[in-house]
Amino acid sequence: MTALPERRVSTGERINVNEKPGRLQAELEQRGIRLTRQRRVVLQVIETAQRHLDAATILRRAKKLDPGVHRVTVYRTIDLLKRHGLIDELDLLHLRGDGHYYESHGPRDHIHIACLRCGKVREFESRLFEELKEEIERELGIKITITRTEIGGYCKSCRQ
Amino acid sequence: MTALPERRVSTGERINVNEKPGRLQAELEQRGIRLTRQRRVVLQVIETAQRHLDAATILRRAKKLDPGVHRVTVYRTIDLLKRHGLIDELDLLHLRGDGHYYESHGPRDHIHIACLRCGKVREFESRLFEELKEEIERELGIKITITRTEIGGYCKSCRQ
DNA sequence: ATAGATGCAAATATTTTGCCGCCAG
DNA sequence: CTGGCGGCAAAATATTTGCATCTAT
Repeated sequence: MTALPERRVSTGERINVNEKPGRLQAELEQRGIRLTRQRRVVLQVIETAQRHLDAATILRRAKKLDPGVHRVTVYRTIDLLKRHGLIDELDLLHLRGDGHYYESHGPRDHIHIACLRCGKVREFESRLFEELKEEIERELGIKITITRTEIGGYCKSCRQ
Repeated sequence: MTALPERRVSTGERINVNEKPGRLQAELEQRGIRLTRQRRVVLQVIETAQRHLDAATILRRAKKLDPGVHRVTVYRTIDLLKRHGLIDELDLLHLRGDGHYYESHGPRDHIHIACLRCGKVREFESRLFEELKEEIERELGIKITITRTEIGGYCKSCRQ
């Protein structure tokens, strides 16, 4: 039989288990990318977030730390991090609008599960998901580099 | 042990296996929703598409069938279909920009797998994915109603 | 007849670009 | 010093809304 699936469930807001502080900054440094005052601030905001942030929220928080951070710089930094595979982009099924949400890409893939009523987003890791990815690589002859899984439904409290 | 996984792979452009012609229209009729000339055209475009269409493409094709269809009507019809769970909304990992893509929601969930280089999108069904959903429902006590899984990687030909 | 749809124009939301002066390395 | 970066304004893209008019049922 299959071994017991490894699971980790985070309830409510995003729990930032994967983050060593300064990880994003270290990654960029290592790649020889220039670290400006503004970039450090944006990285810090993303790393310390307890939930998934959109660009506007990242900007607001960054400005609180350093009023000189410009909206365009936030977008450009997000783009930089995406290009380097250091953050993931989510839509959370457009529950909160048409924008995008970001989270620093931890060591393991996870699935996002949102309640369509209360909007709570939970994260879930599963051995089955890893097996599914392996199956896809095998069957389609593809090398997977990104995954984005968003699931919507109604949580226990919202069905009562 | 588990039975052999059922699989269906569609290569290249979207293969429209699930569609009985007029299914969307029949579904709306059954729900007592008014069927206007414009709506019929938009429904037909979505149903007969061989690939995932964005709003602009739906509009272009609808206008070819009936020049009187307005962009706003396309958006409103998409919204209607989404609210009734008759179509799914995808981003295809933003490979083609920040817009959304639509496909009529067939009887079974499937996974979208896009090549990050050539942009080809394939669809994949798997028993493992069904098991994963069951696991999530069991573990998180949630009733799943929507899923969106988008996977990116490099296909065989693009790695050569 | 009438609730609900459409068309149009304008608003909104989100993200991107061109250009120029500035600063991290 | 200098090439990449940030600020600013403006453009581009994508979608939504208010309102008057029309139409499917």
